[in-house]
Amino acid sequence: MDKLSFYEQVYQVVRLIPNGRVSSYGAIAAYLGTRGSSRMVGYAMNASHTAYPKVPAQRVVNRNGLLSGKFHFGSADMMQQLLENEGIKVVDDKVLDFKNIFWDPSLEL
DNA sequence: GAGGTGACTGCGA
DNA sequence: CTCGCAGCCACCT
Repeated sequence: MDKLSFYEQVYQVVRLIPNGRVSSYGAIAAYLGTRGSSRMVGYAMNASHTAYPKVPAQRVVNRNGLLSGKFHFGSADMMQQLLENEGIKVVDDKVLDFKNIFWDPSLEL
């Protein structure tokens, strides 16, 4: 915890997301205790490309289920393709049945 | 050491 | 229903 940087904490939680499920920045932020700082989670994801093993950031979307960070995957369609590959239906950059496949760390963990 | 940035969220009009 | 504003905290330069 203290030894691990905030980024690493986020990475670990994101990597714990089950296949076919998605989570939100606010949920992860709340789990880490920084509920009011959901931005930090998104910021951590921004640096996720520097983390290894690579983090399934595609499973992390905003509270609306919108692929807010799709543009950071290199290609705007990359994130959607990855999600569909996991069995998640994505339309108009939004996750279908988002609340149904939503995975809350503070709830599941 | 200080300042700026950002893959968000919630509330108000 | 849709649009806009302010708060938040760790990392980078």
